[in-house]
Amino acid sequence: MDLLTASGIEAGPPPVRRVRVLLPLPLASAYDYRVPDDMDLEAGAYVEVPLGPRQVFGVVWAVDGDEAGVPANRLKSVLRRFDLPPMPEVSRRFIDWVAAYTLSSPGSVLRMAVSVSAALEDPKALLAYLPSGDSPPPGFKMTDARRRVLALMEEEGPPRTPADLAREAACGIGVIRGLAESGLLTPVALRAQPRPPIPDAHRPGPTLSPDQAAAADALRAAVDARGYSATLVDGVTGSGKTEVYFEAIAACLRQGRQALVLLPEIALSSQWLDRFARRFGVRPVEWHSDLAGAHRRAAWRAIVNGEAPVVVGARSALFLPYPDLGLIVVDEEHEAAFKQEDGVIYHARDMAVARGFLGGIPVALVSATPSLETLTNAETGRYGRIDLPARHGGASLPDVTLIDLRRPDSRPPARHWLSPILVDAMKETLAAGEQGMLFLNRRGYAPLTLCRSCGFRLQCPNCTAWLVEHRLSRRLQCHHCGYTDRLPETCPSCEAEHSFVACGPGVERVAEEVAQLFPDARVALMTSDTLVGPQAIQTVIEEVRAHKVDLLIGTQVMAKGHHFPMLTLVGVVDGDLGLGGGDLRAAERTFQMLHQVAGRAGRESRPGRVFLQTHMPEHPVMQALAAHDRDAFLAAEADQRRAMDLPPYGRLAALIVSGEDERQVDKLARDLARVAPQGDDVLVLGPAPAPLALLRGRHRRRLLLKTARGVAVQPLLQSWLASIPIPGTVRVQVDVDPYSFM
DNA sequence: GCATGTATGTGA
DNA sequence: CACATACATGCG
Repeated sequence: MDLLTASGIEAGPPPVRRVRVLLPLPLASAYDYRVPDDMDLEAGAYVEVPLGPRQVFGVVWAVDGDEAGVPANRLKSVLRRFDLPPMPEVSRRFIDWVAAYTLSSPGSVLRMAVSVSAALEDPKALLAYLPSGDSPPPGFKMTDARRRVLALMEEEGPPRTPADLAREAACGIGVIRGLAESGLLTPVALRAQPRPPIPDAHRPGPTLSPDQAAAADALRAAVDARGYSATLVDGVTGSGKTEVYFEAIAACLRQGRQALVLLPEIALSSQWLDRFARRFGVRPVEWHSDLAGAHRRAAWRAIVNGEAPVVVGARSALFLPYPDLGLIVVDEEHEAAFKQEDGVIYHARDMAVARGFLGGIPVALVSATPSLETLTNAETGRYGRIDLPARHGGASLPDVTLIDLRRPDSRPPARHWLSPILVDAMKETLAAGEQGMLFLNRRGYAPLTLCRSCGFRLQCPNCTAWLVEHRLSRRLQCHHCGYTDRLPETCPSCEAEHSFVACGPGVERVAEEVAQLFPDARVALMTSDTLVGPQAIQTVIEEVRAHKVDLLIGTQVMAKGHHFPMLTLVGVVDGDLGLGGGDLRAAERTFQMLHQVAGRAGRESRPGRVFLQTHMPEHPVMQALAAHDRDAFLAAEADQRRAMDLPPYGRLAALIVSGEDERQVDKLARDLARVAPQGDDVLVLGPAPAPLALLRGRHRRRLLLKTARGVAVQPLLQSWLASIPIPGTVRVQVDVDPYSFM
């Protein structure tokens, strides 16, 4: 019996069912849609909806729409629902949380979680063939190529795609088509993408040192606790941190849950993937921005369908809708690459901790040189801490020598960049049949080119930056916007001919000097210009390992955890490079980078030597590196930050005002400063020109909000921005917890 | 984010 | 006046 009728209530027309749908657009909130009668939707369902003249995808954010909002008669209907498991509730809460924290729209965050809309569609079945076993039809001509294909198909095996068959039989795709038309091959529909292979959590791992085993036990315990925890895994280079967190991944896999590993630059870590494969038998699913097209689609679907037990990725992998995430590892947690600087501005390490908290799962932050933030959290007990003290394999720490570039006897000759002390060390290393490495974090030939006769400096038309001469490619390049140009024959200002002089060194110039000093040495240059794609990096690495290279010269790309047994000398050409500029973390970052570079020297049984050229040998960074005293450096750095109420002892947020019209940008920035929030614990600095006052043709100003640690900056920022109209031609970006300072 | 309408400018 | 281009708006 109908309950409504029975209770005397008139059964009117059935109410319109409405849902809130979040769209991947920068809108303030979700939109309401009507649910068709024949459709069932739960929160998290992926749907397609009409939006103006377009059709866009969205995710059902709530099943009870806003009745007081758009009237029912103006609602549009959900068009269809995609055949996918709904986005889990944790993922949805995480998206809302990140949006609120970063002051961006939830739709923009959703875009990061579903960055391949094509992956929502069912994948097209792939055509594959099996042998039909039929006899050839009359008129069939047997050829060598056809025979090869048929012979190949004699072997038992799964159906194979035309492309695979053609490749294996070394024939054209037309041969396959011909055979299919003759009825000798039977077409079958194949699942378009094979499932990723399953890592084997039960494979025995490597033998761990007592320290490693203790650390692995502690991390495993965190996984088995099945609750939120954040743990710093602090271990010097070569202490075997990776093996330790692999054990935590194994524990997570044994629970049947997914594990996520965030790496700073996934594209550069094929060594990491190999290591993973050695431990678990297969490679994990990768997720990063270089992944495109079908690969990206397949990876997303595998993750969402719970078919990717382990995902390794760059920062953006954090936002993917994992159905049952059980562990997050942030490797090299101190790396600046985790900070996303445009669009939704966030720090992946911090967001990872938030994701762990919302999901009730453990997060491991791994580093040899932890960030001050993480270290402070470990010291105050907010995070757990696991120390891995020993350098695995028995190699001792390298001997670090500071070369004072101010002293006449250690200064390089004019127009040279290598101190005689370093050159002597290089001679010794080469004579001993060992390898050396020179590090300079500056691409190109020279950072600045100027006209000898009038002093004109070659500058980027779109940015406040010098154009960098690249001799290898015979071009000038802007390292900020990608502008390139030929080196002009005559000075654009005074028209003098061949008047340009290079000022200062880049790696190319150091390579030139090395070629003069050591004409017989085999030299390899390693920069992002010379190495296009991960394969190229791998090739150089192999060559160095095979000792086909005596001297390696390069930038940051070279500093990452590759280890070379015969490398015993590291020369840092300009140790002061990172210290300039108004960066809050300049000292910390320089220390981290140089520490990592120094760690390349002498890893096996050979002792390593590091020579660090600097103009400030008394600087705490240099002293800490020479004395191998990281903790003293961090303590001093912490004292300074505390004294100035800077993070992690105070909070920062930045506003970046940008636009093409400099006067308009300047005016808005000054207007914002005028209506800045006030209070005892609140201070607004600026506006000041942003570090690159002109970037990609846009003028930029920065305002900095500095508050005490306990202050919630988001509401402050929100009311601040709402208090003043912002013209459409000017953009105001909010950077909560900015990395660079002014 | 993007398609759309409206305001504004450019040239015959 | 026709047409191109800049900016503001709303999308449920």
